Amino acid sequence: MLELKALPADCSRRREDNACDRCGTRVLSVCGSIDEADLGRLDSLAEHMTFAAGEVLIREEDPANHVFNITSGSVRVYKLLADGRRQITGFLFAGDFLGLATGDSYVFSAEAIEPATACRFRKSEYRSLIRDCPTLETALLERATHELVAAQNQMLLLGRKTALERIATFLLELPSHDPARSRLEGQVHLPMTRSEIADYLGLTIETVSRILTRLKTQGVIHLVSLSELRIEQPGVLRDLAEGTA
Amino acid sequence: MLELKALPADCSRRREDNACDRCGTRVLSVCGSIDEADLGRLDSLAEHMTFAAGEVLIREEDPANHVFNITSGSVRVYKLLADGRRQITGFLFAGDFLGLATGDSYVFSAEAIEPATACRFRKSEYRSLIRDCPTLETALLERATHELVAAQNQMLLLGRKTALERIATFLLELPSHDPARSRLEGQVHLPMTRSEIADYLGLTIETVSRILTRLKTQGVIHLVSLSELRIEQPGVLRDLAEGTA
DNA sequence: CCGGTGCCTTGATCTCAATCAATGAGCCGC
DNA sequence: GCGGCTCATTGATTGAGATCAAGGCACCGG
Repeated sequence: MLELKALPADCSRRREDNACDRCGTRVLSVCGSIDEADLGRLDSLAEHMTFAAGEVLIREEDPANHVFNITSGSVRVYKLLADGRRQITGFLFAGDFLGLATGDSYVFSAEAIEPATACRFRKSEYRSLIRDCPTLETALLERATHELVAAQNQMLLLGRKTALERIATFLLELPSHDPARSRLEGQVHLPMTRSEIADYLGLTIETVSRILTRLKTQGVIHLVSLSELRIEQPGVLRDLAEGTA
Repeated sequence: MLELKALPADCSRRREDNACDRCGTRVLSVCGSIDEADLGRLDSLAEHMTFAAGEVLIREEDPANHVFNITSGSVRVYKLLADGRRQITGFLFAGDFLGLATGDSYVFSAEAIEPATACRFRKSEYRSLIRDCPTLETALLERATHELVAAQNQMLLLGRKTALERIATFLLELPSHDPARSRLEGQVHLPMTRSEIADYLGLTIETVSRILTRLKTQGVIHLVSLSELRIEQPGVLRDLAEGTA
């Protein structure tokens, strides 16, 4: 808050002279909906943070005091059962918003899966920003709607698709969520481990591994490295994803 | 829009003299966030509809021209795979909002599972109402957030819980979504068939039936009728739901 | 009263993915 | 260069829930 109050004294600097103005991910995120005039305020509220792989952004049951905008890297969002079973509910990349919660506490956890950066905002302050900036609320509702659609697709996947269909669906959808990654013609980057893929798709490590090998053997995909693969036959993969094959 | 402009001429009638004002479900729904002064406008935009069991509110891939507020009865929301496999993504009851979509078309279907009523709004008109009524947008965002949390819980259920845990979770959560149903101490009303429960929980009819029988045999629940059951041992059911048992 | 239909229950068997168990491959610090 | 990690792959076996199959029960129209 102190930095915030110090700002007006600093108004000699040019309007563009704040991080939000220069932020390359702004166009990808809800921040893109904010009036240029309000960017200074946004910037003054933002706390720029960097996270090493494995570091925690949000811990389930902690008081929900912040919201985040991911600016680089990737993040896993997940829930746990008492005995340690994990369901990853989503992967987040540059431009994604994180932190919507219903009650006073978070009901999920979030951790970096590779080095990541994010802007953190105090929820109370962000809320007042929303109040003054209706386009931001509209953008948030749009995001939430998008996520809801994605969640419904994931429920269909988890409830009704076979292991093969799940992997195929995953491989096809991943690139579209990761805008930062240069999408070289069918090349897919997997920043997450097999274990994370498994926990996202409701499978085990072994099944994920087996099915990737099967797809490789059949020439549908090519494993460039553990974390990099090329889709050789997108059509076949699409058919597999929908169970049409 | 014409009806809208016609309203002022009609101001001789008392303010309360519209269906929205008298609507008992308003307090449950997003309509509760609308200023009393705007209720007349809301009412003029609303198309009151009734649906018989099985009737369609929304068909996947149809142009997304409307949004709905459920005012009574219950509704299933679902997605299908090409070969007919169905995943029910949610059950809706009085007060629930329906119709948020990302693109120009719906990406899910919705049907009444018992006689139901709903208010339907043209999306374009509803959007302009939102523009003039920021509290409505806030309420929608809150709803969407709630649904997102519910969706994450359902992903955990579908991806990682056993059949027994799924059923236990379902039985505990159902009453809280169905506010219209008088919640007689642990009594749960099941407006949906076994097949719908199965498609919601990612199971088969047979498994649902078997597990309900098992819970009945163990004295955890009592089946008053096919669509009415009493939870005899809520504590046991809670443990089962979390896998703590 | 009776046959038909739809939904539910129960039993027998099967199967897909989980589990258990090695082994292999890459990476790091020393 | 070499143990000692972590993570991925591959194989053998098991098991939870799906599938297949056979009634049971309630409701409805004639």
